[in-house]
Amino acid sequence: MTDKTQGVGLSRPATLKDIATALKLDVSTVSKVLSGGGISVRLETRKAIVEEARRLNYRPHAMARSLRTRTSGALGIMLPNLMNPVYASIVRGAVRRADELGYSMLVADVDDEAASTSTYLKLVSERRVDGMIIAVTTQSKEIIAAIEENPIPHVFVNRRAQIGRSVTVDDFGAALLAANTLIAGGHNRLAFIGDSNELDTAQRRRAGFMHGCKEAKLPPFLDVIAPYSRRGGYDAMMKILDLTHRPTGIFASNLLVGIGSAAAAAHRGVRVPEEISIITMDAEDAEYTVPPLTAIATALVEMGARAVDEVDAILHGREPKDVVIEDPPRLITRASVGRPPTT
Amino acid sequence: MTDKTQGVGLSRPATLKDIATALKLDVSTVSKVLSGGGISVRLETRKAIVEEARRLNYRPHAMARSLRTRTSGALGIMLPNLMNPVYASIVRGAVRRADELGYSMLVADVDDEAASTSTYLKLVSERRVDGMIIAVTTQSKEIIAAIEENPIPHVFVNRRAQIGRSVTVDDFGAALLAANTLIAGGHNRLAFIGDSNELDTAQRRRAGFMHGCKEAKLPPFLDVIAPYSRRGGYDAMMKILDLTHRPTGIFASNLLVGIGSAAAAAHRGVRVPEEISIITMDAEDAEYTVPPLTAIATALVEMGARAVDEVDAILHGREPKDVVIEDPPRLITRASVGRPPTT
DNA sequence: TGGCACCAGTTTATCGATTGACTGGCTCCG
DNA sequence: CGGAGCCAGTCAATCGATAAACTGGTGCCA
Repeated sequence: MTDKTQGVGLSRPATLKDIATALKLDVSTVSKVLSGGGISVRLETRKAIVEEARRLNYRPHAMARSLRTRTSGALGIMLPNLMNPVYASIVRGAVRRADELGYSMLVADVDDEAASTSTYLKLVSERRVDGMIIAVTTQSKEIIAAIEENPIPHVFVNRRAQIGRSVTVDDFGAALLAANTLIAGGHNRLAFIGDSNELDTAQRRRAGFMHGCKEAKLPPFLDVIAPYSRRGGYDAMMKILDLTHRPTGIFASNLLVGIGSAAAAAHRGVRVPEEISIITMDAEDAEYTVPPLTAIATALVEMGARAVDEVDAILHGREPKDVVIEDPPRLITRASVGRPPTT
Repeated sequence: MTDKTQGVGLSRPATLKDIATALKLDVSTVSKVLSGGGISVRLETRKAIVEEARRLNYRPHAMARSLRTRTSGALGIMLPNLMNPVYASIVRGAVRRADELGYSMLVADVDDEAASTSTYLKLVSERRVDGMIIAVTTQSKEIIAAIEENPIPHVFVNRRAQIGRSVTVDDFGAALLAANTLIAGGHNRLAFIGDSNELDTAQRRRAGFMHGCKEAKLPPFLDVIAPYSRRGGYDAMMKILDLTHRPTGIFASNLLVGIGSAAAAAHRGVRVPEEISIITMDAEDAEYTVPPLTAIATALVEMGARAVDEVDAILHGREPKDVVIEDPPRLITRASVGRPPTT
């Protein structure tokens, strides 16, 4: 067992006391120089402290500081499934922005309400985090109650908050753009594939799509309710393809659903876009489908980052607000939307 | 500002002191009952303490406990990119197992060496974590040095460790199975698409594939070096399809590469598996490609979980070991492998 | 020359939980 | 009857950092 040293001459992480002792000063002086604001300490002394701190490779003990300051320097994020690329993107944005702002990020992958609630309670009541970012699917009474009883700065992301603030993208606008893109392509028999309206993103997308159809005075679109998953999209598309009088333009209102529906069309031998057009959302992964999917890109990574910004704002006493990412939804034209077939 | 209460009658989280005062006991007694082992306290007193703790909804202050016990109850995981489904799977496994074992998990998404090193140093020297799980791509001298100078229990995951332990899957075996599957299908002109041998997973897969070819006394396969990304796979496949004398069986040795190469074939109008067969790895997402890709499934989620187990083992003083997930690679037969074309 | 301000730090209490040492009273045994 | 041992807790120190209150000396101004 060799004696591993950090910095110079110590076999354990340096503390304020080590610095203080070395310089024959008081720990409080050292503390003030190293973290506290500008109190009266001679420049010379200051320099010596800073120098010694570097020499000993001093790092404040996060837990000790936490205990005293009653802040942990960490945020928490809860989401239902990291393997869903939509959440993975959000988390990535959040984790990276947290790092930029100097926070550590605690991640919890929780898929049911009970787990969400107990995770929230654990993180918050053990005071491991200063703020929470919540991206769980459903806002059950249970979790809302947990938040109300143990309130800390929090933000819902990709969900409208029933309690507190939220960061979302313009789902309505994105869906509207999808509808308009299809309509501009000459389609007038449209279908929407999306999750049930219990999911608020689905609800907003559905509304946006409906709005587009109404504006163009199109007949009511076909509304297929399907879970936001590959399988959900696959099954929904199969159902649509079974119809004798098929719609010609499909809005798969979620990336996974888009991937699933493209797969369904291909497996059925239905050519996209010759026989049916598909437009999806959240584009990044949709470039390598067959055919590459035309998509409405929303700023998922940015959304995660902004959620962290908002929690940070609350923590700094700034007025939090509901934010809808300004970055408007963008159309990424690829190969899955064409003219409707002429029959 | 309404007076939010947790538990009964307090406007702030309860502490040991609150319980002690309420029962006219000493905090140390309360502490011993609630967390310390079996010291001598009357059953009656014990019950009263436990009861009062529940009534006040007591939760130990994680930071205070940390400070005293010199353990944080948290682990850290570093990985290069959460949006890569391979890492997302690993992280999910890790996060969930950590939760089961009572740890919190700090996640850092870091893509270069400098960021990895500074993240490692931050987490470890501020003593935020008791152990680290490292899934970064390259084991640079820089990060190795950082670990050596600030050693804490750690495990490399999906990487052979140059220092300390590692948790991997049987990459060699997986690649061998891929080769054998292609060979059994009647293919004898094979190609391997994989990252450079600097990535140790790529190296093991390449070796496994080579072994399979040698055993079958096949001529050397075509070795296409491509980054483990969708684009990498796409470009590599395009190159292969440009060849006048094409291989007939392709092993895309990573999920992303598989998705990219299937897309390339489709976009070129090359039929899979009629004209060319593709087999890939890490199957979950590959079901909804066109065609659905035959794949070798490895236990990525399990790998993440096992990494946590190993760190936990080290923390409990058990002997750590290098683990290769026992769950052998499994062949998932879908539609992308067929007989070679008869020309 | 009295008094105030300021400089450059120090003293002391504190955050909440844990742990080893200790104590007052009782029992029990030889 | 005296000491050992145990029972049921208490006491006090400690983890490392922070912050409010304080101090002893000097400078300055009226």
